[in-house]
Amino acid sequence: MMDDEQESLPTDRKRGSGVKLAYDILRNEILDLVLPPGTPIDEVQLAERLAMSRTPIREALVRLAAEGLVTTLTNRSTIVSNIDFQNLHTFFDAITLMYRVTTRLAAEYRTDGDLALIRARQADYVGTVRAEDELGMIATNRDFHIAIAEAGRNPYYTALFGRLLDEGRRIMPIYYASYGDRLPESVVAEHEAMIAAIAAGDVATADRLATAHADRIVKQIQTFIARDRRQAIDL
Amino acid sequence: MMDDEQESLPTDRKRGSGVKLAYDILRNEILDLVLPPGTPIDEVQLAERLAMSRTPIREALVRLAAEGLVTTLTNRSTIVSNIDFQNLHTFFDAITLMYRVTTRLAAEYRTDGDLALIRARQADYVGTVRAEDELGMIATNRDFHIAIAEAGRNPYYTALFGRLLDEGRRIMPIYYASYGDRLPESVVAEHEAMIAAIAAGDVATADRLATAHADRIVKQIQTFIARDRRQAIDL
DNA sequence: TGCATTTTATTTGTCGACAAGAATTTCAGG
DNA sequence: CCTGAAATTCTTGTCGACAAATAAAATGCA
Repeated sequence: MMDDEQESLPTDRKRGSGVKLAYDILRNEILDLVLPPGTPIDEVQLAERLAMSRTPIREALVRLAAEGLVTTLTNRSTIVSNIDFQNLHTFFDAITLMYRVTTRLAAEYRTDGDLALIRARQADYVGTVRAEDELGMIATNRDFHIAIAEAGRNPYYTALFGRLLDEGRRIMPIYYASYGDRLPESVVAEHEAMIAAIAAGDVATADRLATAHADRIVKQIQTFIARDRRQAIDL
Repeated sequence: MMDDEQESLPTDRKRGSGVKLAYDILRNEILDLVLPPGTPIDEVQLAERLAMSRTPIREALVRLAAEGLVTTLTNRSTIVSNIDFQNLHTFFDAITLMYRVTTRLAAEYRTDGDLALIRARQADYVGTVRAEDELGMIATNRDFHIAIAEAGRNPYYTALFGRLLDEGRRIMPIYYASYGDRLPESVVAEHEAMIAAIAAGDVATADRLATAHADRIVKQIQTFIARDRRQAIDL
């Protein structure tokens, strides 16, 4: 079913590229909800779709499982991991903390090169906002905050933050829907303020802005979830 | 070379146990420094040592690579990841933060069952301290703090904390050596104080104790590293 | 003898195949 | 028509083998 897509499958791949290809494709399809949570992943089907053996697909699945994006049921199918809406607050708690510490550290350790990269990422974000490209916004927003995190130079925070932002990609569609498909121009201004604080090396202000930024996003999502739940009950 | 070890290799394994076996063995050997950083890992050698095919070993290596314990050089050997002594402060920064947030959350959300488990882990830790079992101390200390983290009920923090404590297992031998092989009885008292704060639900005290706990460990390691570095220069 | 190049050898990445375990279907009995 | 057991299909976990890429050794040349 629905196998008439043109993947532009390059019949001859370089030696070590198989796993990366499978990993990237699967990862993007999971994060963009092309593969919704709970979807079973058939190895042989994927193998013939990507025109490769089951081995590299298996390796990609192991990596995705290590990141928590898929869940491996032993001797049974591996499925796309579910979003735990019950314990979503733990996600909000963690991502808020990462917003804070990465922005703080960026204000402390950023170089001029870091600043240039952050500003470039912000420009990309503004571009996608202007174009009203929702998926692009999510991606460029992620890149913006990862650029800040890398300026902070703590790979542990950067890695966790990256995974949390990726996990957020599966929730963000809800977030943007909560604006009624109107895109948040205020985020652009908040980003600009964060850049200014980082450039000035003002750790306290950077922390405060990051906290507010995270709080606003979290509250927005939470209100939508509450609204959605009530609708479900009202039925 | 040195292949005359008795591993008690069970000639017949259950179906899905191969990867887990290889993963656990490799992981422990890496964390206990039986395989020092930089050691190349030969897949075929490991395969015949564990009496299995290369496939499950490969899968275990991918998992370890995802955790950062091994580094895969494409088309070349995968080696045990190096400890980056240059940027060790990022490790200290992150683990201090995790000490704090997990202990805070435990004070907030712990149940009576969590408390019982934490106290049991502390008893285990005391036992290894009394026995002067260094490797046991490191393991039971890890379990103690992970029990606290799980009482805090944030899987993101628990996962990162676990990985940081594991990474610490490769640095802790330095830490204990800095006492001149005398074991720190004071840690036991600090643990008891943390348990009391968690039991009382006193978030502020829990935070303060965790911070002090982390700071003391970090400072101890840092002084030893500085001393060691000076020795190297003095030669 | 020292350096560059070819040849050999080692190790990884990928493949197809086979068997074990689980899910599904078939079939018998009530 | 329904229920439960046996058989079948399907999917995964593991294996041995082969080819590409790299490292090591050998050879030729100055």
